[in-house]
Amino acid sequence: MRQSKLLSKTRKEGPKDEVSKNANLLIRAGYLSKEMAGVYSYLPLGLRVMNNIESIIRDEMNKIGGTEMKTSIIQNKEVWEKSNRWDDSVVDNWFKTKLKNGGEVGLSFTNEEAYANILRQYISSYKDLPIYPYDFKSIFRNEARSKSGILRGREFYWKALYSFSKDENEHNEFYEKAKEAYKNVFQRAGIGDLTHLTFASGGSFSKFSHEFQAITDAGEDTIYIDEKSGIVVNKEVYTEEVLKGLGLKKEELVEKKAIEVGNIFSLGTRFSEPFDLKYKNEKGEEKLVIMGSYGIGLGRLMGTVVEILSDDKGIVWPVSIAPFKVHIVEITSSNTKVKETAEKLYDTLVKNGIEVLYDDREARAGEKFNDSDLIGIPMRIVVSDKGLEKGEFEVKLRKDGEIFSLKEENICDFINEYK
RNA sequence: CGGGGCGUGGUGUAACGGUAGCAUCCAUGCUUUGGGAGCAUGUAGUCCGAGUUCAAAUCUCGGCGCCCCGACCA
Repeated sequence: MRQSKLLSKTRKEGPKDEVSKNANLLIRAGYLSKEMAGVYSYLPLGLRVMNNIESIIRDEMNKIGGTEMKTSIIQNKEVWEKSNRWDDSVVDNWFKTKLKNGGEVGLSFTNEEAYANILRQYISSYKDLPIYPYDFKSIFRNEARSKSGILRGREFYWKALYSFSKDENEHNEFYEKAKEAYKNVFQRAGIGDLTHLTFASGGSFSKFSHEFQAITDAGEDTIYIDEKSGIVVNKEVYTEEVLKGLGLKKEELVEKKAIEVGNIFSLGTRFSEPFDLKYKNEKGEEKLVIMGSYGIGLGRLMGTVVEILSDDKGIVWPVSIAPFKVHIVEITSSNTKVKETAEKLYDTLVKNGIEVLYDDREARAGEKFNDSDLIGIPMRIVVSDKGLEKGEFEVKLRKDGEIFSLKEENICDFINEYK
């Protein structure tokens, strides 16, 4: 991609209406455009990061047997009345609207009802189970107060998977697999070392749910870590009884702020009951399906990575989700050879399947370097008079500033080996 | 939803009730060209609506919007 055609522009100063680091940097670097409080549009750079995150999650969900589909955003009132979650006194952050003919509809704020309702048509025998449908979709929540940039928006993009199992054992087996898949997602997204499986409140059908909490001061949640055992509990279940049950001692716990980047929980028959979601077992007996729910907010994950991995110059993307792997920065020169060389390098990288952003703009070196640092692409290759004289390309890593001088014939291998 | 702060060119900021200024961005020209260059010229602004006043960016009231703390987060 040529930077001149990217539809993106950096700013010297952050927007005054954003305090959070994630939104501030993402807007300044040209990833996002703010629509209103809690509502953001994703510019080409931002979309590329989201797509990369989506690919990682899709891969991990497919590995544990997930089957991707897409549920509608517009939701039927009658369906939600079955589970008693339509009324505003029960769920106060609905976005609701009216049809021309007078009917009332809501915009999805979660997916349990949609899935339970659909699956009822497709589950009738034990042979139909277990099944693990999921989707990526936009979710709408009419938050009284959106905050922290893209960490808590009124519209956000998430992945939600629901498990439909024959019994508790089958459910628990999958639940454990989902934990591993989630760990893989956060590891691959670059925040694995700081993200902890955390005990959290489980609602009415299980003692606990599990959250994946990424440690950062920008977090809204408070968690307590037992460094010996690796057990982590959310403040919401930080009680004498729970600590005792988990074998934890209060004085050994460390308090941290963290962002909830994922949440998995057992639903039992909370939804299969009202939707009459049953199957016949081998003996012909009718049984209720056991459900589980597994969510990840993609925008929140993106924002969390920015909060954790940025430095004073800008964003530092991990290779796995960076919008591009390589940033070619051509230092504008009167020597036409520089442009020719940069163009040729760009073609070579594109032909080799390397995701590359080429700064082909006419601008001064300082401006281009600063933009490059701000945007945060993992590898930068500078093409300039200076480099031409040496017959080598200068490759600089965004992460630690390490510099390599490489001959043209070695450059693709070097890039491909960098993870 | 309770509390606090704030709305001025695209962006960031000034202006005692009395000529809306600076920087940046953008456009044009010349000079520059490895860490946000210099000079010149130009375009562009007081959130909306009432009120007070000879006069309102400034004071009053209402509305809308934004940020932060708290509550909430299925």
